[in-house]
Amino acid sequence: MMAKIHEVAEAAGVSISTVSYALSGKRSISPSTRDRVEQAAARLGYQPNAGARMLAGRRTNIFALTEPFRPDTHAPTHMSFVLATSIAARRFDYDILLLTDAEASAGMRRVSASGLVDGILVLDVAPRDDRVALARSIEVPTVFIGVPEDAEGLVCVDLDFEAASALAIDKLADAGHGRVGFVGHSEDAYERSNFPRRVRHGLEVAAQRRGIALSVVSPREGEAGRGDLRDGLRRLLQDSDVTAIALHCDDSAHRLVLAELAAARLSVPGDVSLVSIGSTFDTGSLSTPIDRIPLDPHASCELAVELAARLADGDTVEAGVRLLAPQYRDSGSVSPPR
Amino acid sequence: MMAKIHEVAEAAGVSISTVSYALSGKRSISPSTRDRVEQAAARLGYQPNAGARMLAGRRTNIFALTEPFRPDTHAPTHMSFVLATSIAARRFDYDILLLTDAEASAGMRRVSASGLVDGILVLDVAPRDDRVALARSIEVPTVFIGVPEDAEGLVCVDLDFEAASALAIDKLADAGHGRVGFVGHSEDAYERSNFPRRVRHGLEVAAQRRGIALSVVSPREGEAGRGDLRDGLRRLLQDSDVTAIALHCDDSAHRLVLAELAAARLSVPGDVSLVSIGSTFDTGSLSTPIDRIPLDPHASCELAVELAARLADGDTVEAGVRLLAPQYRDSGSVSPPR
DNA sequence: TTGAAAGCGCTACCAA
DNA sequence: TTGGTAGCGCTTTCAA
Repeated sequence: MMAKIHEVAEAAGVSISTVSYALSGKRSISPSTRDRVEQAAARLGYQPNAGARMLAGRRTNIFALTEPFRPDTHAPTHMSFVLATSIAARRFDYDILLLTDAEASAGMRRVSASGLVDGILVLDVAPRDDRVALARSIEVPTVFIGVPEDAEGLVCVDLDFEAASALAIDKLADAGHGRVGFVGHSEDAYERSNFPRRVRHGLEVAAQRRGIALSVVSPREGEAGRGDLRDGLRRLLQDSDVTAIALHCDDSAHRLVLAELAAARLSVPGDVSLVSIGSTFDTGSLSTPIDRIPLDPHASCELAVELAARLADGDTVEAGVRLLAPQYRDSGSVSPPR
Repeated sequence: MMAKIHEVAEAAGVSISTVSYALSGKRSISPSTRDRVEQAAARLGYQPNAGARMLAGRRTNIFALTEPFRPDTHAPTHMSFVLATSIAARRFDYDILLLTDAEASAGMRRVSASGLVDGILVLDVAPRDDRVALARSIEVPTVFIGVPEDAEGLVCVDLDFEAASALAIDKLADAGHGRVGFVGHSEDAYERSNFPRRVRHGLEVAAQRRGIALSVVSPREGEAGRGDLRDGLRRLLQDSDVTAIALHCDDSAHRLVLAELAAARLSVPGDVSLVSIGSTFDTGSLSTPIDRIPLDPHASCELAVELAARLADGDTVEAGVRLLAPQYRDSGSVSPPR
């Protein structure tokens, strides 16, 4: 361990530049030489020194991942994104440096100026995000996973939430539903975050287009929200007389909806059809499986990392928002209204 | 931006070694010189190049944080630990490199051999953890946040779960309770993880010492567990006739217990006293506040980072398990049995 | 209190 | 297809 390129060269009976090229593949090497080098490297447990590599190669093979800590962050969703990013990064031979909390912004400038990273990935994007201005001011390529209000000149990747909503409405409308409920986020969340708005807006537009009456439930956050949700659900089913419900909420709210429907002796999809929009957990393995148009961290993060890698390579990548096409996953929770 | 030490030296009218020393403080510099250097550095936005620094200084100012991804990981708890580690690391001027999933183990060897990090922090430690053997085989100092079965020669930090359990039992025994229930993890979790066992064992030992009858509920994982929990709770209250319950479970199980007690028209602490052990969320702000002996990520991570920093500095740190003393937080959920 | 200069271990250019 | 070697930008030893 901690062998140096010099020792590998000696062991293989070649020069150090040959070792470097043989291992990086940046120029053609005769098979026999490459073999000897690879064997020697493996035998010595050779791993190029990271610092030397950064200095000489002008690339660090590290991406920063900035994730501000917000009290309302949904931990499981967040973790899925971090994990997906990290796995995607490794596939491109990058490591992930974590920039959390206060460092989410300040750290961007720091790691950019010190040349610690080849690119920055921005998670948990807020409508008005400090990191937008920062991204414009630094030299390190930056990719947003999420879309801020002002995305001018930025490279962004996200699910096409509006299309996802339209897909949900179309599915329900095609099945014959005319009155649809929507269990969404809190009013606060609509102020604060970005994508809930896009879901709701997409739903409204599509409902109008399909001539569907949409009734919205926005439960408060925290404990109180559970009561709001129960009340809202009754209102949907009794007053608004909906025959289908679209959901954009966390797993516990999904469970609560299922529990309330069961308590009211309503079957899915017999009495009520259900579609979940933008969920990051598997609604297909709930006690009652629910159709979904998932928010797939894997897809977004894979694309974001690929773009960052291309930018780090010096390739030109067109600025702009890349919206990923939504996919419908059927679990049999939608049928015609009775 | 991206100014080099050479330019700072020129701007300040000194040599580059003086700039290096003035900024690092590693040798005494006349105040006037230091001022000029600092001003020049600030004006140019100078940030030492990370790669050059690693190469010349033989230290990277990076710690790796290994976190295997397990399907049963409790995301909010996990996030708290990652965040706490990251904040603590910055206080010691270290960045965090993330090693997730498959890389949690393989990455340790990689970053160690390449000299990418000065130390490794191990999260989410399993009783038989691959990373134990790895830690012994590599040269980079490693600190475990959690305690594996065989901790021989390792540096570990964790809450003293057994003492936490004893504290809970003592509190309840002192209040006069003789029959105590315990809502814990699934049997699977007791096989798989480490600290649940220590909580349960501590509880059993302390209960015996204080002459308390302990009745344990181990709900299954997932959906089914919620039914188990409800059944177990009824059993505790009716058959075992307990007057107090200790909890070691996630927030949703806490909520479920409170809901069931409310449904049974049992008041806290009037009819039933409650203590939560090893929780990482604030049980004091539940609908009914619950006394707790928390698992404080901040405390563990701060100590772990400090130890790692000392090891990275070449200081000798005695191997062994550091158990942090538990703290009792009163929210008024314990009173004498009626 | 300050400066000069020798590396740190690679990558990549220039030669052969 | 291969080798020699000039840096990359800093830290730190040795001298002054």
